[in-house]
Amino acid sequence: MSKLDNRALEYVAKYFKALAEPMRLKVLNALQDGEKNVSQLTELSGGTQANVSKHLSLLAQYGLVKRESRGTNVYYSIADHSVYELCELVCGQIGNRMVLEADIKKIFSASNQMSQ
Amino acid sequence: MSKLDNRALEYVAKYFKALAEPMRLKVLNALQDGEKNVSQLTELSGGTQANVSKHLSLLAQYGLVKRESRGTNVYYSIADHSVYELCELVCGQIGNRMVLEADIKKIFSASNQMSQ
DNA sequence: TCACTATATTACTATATAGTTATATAGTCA
DNA sequence: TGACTATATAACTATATAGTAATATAGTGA
Repeated sequence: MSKLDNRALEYVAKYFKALAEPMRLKVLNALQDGEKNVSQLTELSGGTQANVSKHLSLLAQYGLVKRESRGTNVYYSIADHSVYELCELVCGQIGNRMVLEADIKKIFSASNQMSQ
Repeated sequence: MSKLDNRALEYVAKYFKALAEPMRLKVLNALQDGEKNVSQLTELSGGTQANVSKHLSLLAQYGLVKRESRGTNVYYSIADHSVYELCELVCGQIGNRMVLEADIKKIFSASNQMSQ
């Protein structure tokens, strides 16, 4: 990490930003067991078609998912499975904190503060 | 990841969001070799004192750094070193792409599109 | 061709936040 | 105490983007 110049740093930040939306995580989560089309992802995520499509577009643009149209459907799949390693790491940290702090409400109130 | 409910998903997203700013990555990077006070971090990051302080506050609130005041100084240090694993993973992916796509400009133009 | 379905895009609103400037707070030392 | 230094905070502006509603685009099959 210490060898990263400003440009690379911005790139890394943007990569994290792509993962910084619950809806996109939901979509990536839904893609864990294989490709899905937009309708399926819309239903699985509980979002609207337009919104899911926009998130997919962003994920594809950023190289996190692959896009393949077949007939009238468009199938998306994970481009780089190491994205799940990232999530595992983060989930591990969150899990640790839940145990260590022994006060889950405190964690979530802190996270709420952050979002406001 | 598949076991995460919406609340946890939001929490994970916010964790990634904390890492989604170049200036915060710079600060975390500067903390890799040990604690630093705000003045040092301000100089190392090239930001303003107020801005760095704000980012530190956010990182501390989110549990990524620890805060300890000593005299008139406040020293910050990394709370959870696994944050660097995350960065390594992301940097690895970026490195891979640079090699695979063999067109770095393309990568950065894509990343610029994303930011607008 | 037309009707139908799936997906993408546009225009918009509302919200979050990065950065700045000025100021407040708090510790130290004379 | 007052002067000085370090850090935090408040108020503000500018920008980015999530979500929505409406519409456009494109493939399919009659």
